[in-house]
Amino acid sequence: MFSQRILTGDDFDFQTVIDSHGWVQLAPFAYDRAAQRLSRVHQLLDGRIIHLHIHADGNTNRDSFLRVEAEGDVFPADFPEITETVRRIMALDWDMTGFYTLLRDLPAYAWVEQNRVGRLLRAPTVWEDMVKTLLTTNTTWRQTREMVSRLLPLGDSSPYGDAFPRPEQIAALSLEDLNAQVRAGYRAAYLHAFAARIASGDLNVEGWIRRDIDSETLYKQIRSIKGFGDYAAGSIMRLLNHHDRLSIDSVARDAFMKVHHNGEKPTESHIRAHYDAYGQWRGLILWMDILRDDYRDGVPPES
DNA sequence: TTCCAGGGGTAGA
DNA sequence: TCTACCCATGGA
Repeated sequence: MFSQRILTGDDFDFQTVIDSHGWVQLAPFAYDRAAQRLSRVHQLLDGRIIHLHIHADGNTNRDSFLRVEAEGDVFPADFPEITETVRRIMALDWDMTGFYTLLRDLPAYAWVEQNRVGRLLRAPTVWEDMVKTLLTTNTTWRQTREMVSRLLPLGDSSPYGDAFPRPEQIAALSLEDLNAQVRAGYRAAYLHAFAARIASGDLNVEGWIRRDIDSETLYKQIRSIKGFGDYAAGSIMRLLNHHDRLSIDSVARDAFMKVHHNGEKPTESHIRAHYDAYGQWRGLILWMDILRDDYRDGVPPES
């Protein structure tokens, strides 16, 4: 059994990352809330499938740690890859300083830094984050979970479960077979075309993890992919640690209505105008308005 | 039956 | 840039 400790910064909190959005509910993630343990059927770059487990591992003074365990054929040579994967899943490399500094002038958001909220749970690959985001569009969260679950048998299987399918595995299917399996409706064509572009080498989304891409260029590239409109592109930007775009969906509209608009339905231009003042952090501030109720009275979220 | 969900593409103005 | 209309799917 692989077991390793990873040092986190003092502004990191395991549970708030878990509860940062719905990804924890999507396969191949699984979360044991009682044990506070995040698990994942994970495929290494060379194709081996392991079972990853991540949980908080206590604090010493200011430092806190994650404990990472892995079942399967894991060797010391795999440690760097696994560590890098965990750092990406937990957004450990995000620098939250600028965000928290901005919020210190906004008392209504004091709860954010107090609870060390802001980092977002991510899949190990941009590909997986984008597929899941595509499957949130114009559908219910329940159906998103079901579509993602039906996607998994298209990936490689293992004793621990199925790994998330790779682009070439999706692209190799006919559109008919893909949709018969996933029942993604009209989204299946977008998914298939997206997978095919990656598999052919036409598109390299994993390169977007690099921080040196300017937001404007990145946004245009995401928006150029069919199926990814303003909402989806804004969500992907957020997961890539670019927060100068808003992702406005029914959840965001509902939160804005309650928090800033006296319970009245806002127009999109109202929403955009409100968050303009927050510049490069506007997208994450909007997300905080969605999470706000979870941290009322300092009680951690239930689901 | 109609509406709508963590919307988006397209044609036509 | 803005608007109507269409798009599978499944629950309410």
